[in-house]
Amino acid sequence: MNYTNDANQLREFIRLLERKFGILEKSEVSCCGVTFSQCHAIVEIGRAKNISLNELAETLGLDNSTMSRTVNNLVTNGMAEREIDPADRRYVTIKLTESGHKIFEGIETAMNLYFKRVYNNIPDDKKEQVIESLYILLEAIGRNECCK
Amino acid sequence: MNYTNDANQLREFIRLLERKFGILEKSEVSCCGVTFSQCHAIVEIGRAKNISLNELAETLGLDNSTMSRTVNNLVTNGMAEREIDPADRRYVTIKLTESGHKIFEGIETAMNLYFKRVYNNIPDDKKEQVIESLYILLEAIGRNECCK
DNA sequence: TAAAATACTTGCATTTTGCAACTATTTTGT
DNA sequence: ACAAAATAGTTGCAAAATGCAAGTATTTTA
Repeated sequence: MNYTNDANQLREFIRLLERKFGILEKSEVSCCGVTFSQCHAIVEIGRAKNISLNELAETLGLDNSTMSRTVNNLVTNGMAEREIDPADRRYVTIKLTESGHKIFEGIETAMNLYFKRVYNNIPDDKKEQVIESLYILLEAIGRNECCK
Repeated sequence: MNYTNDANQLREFIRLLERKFGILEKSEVSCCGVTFSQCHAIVEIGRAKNISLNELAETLGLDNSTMSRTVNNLVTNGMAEREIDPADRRYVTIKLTESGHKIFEGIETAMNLYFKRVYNNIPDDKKEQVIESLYILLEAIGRNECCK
């Protein structure tokens, strides 16, 4: 087995995956009336129920300043609200408003439907293998990061 | 087997993958002295040897105008050159300069090394399965797109 | 209790992006 | 053959996304 070539194959497939999901994301955003970065933020806030700016920025891999502005847009557009954490007044707790939550649910529904479809397109006898493989891949990536 | 939950698992893993590669891309860009979009363009031009603006934009999923500007930046910085196709003067043939090619090779080397490492982190008896699974996944995604 | 650390925000500059309108060239339909 | 349609690319514009540096406010630490 030629390791280098298989590693290239890995790169190539991941490249294609990235491209597919780039396209998916674009269509996703356009259908929900929110911008790209707003969409990401809404999903993460919605998942966490409430989250600090710091954590949110960390999760999305963005600078705090960028994150702060995106949250600001959400707040301005009535999709999220900020609240100072009484336990530690440096922290801001961010959560979705009702309106924001509806958008969140819309995105979730669409995404879940999409992935359900993709999943069902995988042959039955390969479904488990694909899921397992993604997990293995994530592990392999993680192991790479920790010791570079 | 609960299909919906496994589909969610699929979504979750892909979400994590996307995040990992977002980070990878950021570090990649910062080390090569080119911007994000320039990096993408360089890689695609380098792979194709020469390519039309149209094709390049199509490949990267960008508007022609955006692509034109990015190419413009590359040309201005001496990394690429434009040439009108004599066979059909509407087309512009884009190729890397020597300087651009060096950057391309730098990116390729780094990326190949990265993926080789990741690949080698996959247990031997799972390597083949992971590659196959990615292919299956891509197929499943493709089958989804054609009929929505 | 002063200094350091932390969470967040704002000023600024840059990058990335797409739409619409434009030019230049080639293809098509009559 | 030639006017109309299609195609490839560019540019004006406006908006979104981003990070760094410098700021405020609060809490922790020494």
